[in-house]
Amino acid sequence: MSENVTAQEGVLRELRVLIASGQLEPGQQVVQDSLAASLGVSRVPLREALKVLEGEGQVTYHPHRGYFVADLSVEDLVEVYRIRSLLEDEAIRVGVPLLTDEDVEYLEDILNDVEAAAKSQDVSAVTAANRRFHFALFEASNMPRLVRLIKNQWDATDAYRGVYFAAPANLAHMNQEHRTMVAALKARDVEKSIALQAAHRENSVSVVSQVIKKP
Amino acid sequence: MSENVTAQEGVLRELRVLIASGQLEPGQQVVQDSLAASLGVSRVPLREALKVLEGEGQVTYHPHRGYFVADLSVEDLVEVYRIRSLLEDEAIRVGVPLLTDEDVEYLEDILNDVEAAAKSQDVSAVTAANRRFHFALFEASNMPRLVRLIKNQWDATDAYRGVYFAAPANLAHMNQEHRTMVAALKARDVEKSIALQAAHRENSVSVVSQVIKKP
DNA sequence: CATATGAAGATTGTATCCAATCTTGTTGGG
DNA sequence: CCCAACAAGATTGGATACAATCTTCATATG
Repeated sequence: MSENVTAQEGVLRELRVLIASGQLEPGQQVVQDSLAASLGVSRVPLREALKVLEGEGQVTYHPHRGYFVADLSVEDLVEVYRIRSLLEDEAIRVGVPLLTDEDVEYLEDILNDVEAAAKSQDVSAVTAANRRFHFALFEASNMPRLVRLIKNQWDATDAYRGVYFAAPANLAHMNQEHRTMVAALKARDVEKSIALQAAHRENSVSVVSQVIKKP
Repeated sequence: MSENVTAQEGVLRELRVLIASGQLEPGQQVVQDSLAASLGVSRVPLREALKVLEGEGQVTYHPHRGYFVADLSVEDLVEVYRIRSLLEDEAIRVGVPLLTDEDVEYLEDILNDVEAAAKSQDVSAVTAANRRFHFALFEASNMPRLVRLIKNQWDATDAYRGVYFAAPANLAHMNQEHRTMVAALKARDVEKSIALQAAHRENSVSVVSQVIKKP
């Protein structure tokens, strides 16, 4: 098991979950005293973790007023996805030609995980495995800084993604897209891979934007 | 004058200067006790500022061992500039068609500052004004998240830029490029603007990579 | 009634203190 | 001579305490 070397490391992980799961709602203030208490640490490591999240755009900070869970406007959302497309296209463009046969096998293994999780209706497992799949692909680029930036963009919309994978129709569609993408990867077809990744993003955009417009 | 609302805000600014100016050298450990003392604050705000810089890649962090000023390899450098080109191209592509005549005038005003600073051999003023020029252009895109990412990439290489503007020949060349770029902006010529920005980056790459290879 | 004033409470910002961990140098044995 | 074990010092990690600032709400004032 991945043990935490420091408290702030664990706090950071827990905060991500709280935000992504909506237990900390967008727009809500992060009250340090109570949150630190509920996490069983003091405010010092909590504040350092919040600084990290601020840098990723997951929370905003106002001096002397505190941290607030990021509340994206539709314009923000559009911008995040535009940036994602720039970065992901590049990762794929660089990465696909570098894929070894073992890499492709590994990607297929992950897809099996995704589909197993889908079959057992485990939404959070689907989300996690789906993420592993796409990032395994991005990492083929051997550009760690680029991958980190992509990760930040994904995280920025995590709080909104919510219910996409709950609908079985969406799941089936996604599985089919993934299989098509692996075929493109096997053929080392860069342009088709980019196009399929773009389609995947489009799904995500439409879901998240609906969530944002609701309240 | 821009007063600091919090100590950590000022600490962050000072740290950036220390790193960009090389007073904190790449690879060197940041000893919190002595640095905090020399900045006249306690370790708490210093550590929060360091977390921000870690997120920007300006320093690295190893649990229980501390923070170290980032020491870029040539591969890192190439990656940073590749990311820069992705992001800057997009900012220009979006921004140039949105430029108003007033925006262009403003850009020309900044160029006058650059040239005035160049004439009086004030290297740090040239650096600052040059940065203002390019970011005024990027900001025309109305994509604040994109601009922030570009800013991070610039900062990542600040510690290495060092002496570029010290050579009068480089200065003259840069001024000419800037004027050519303004002409392209006036014509709202997106592709030419992108090409000229790319040329500007190339200069920067070659300078910085020499600095990295030296020691 | 609207608005200004101010005090009490809540919350954040920072300094200080101690514990936990790492680094360095020494010593001992092989 | 080399390397392992260990102790002393240095450095970071985190808890607590208090100061600074903001928010809220009651009260007064025009």
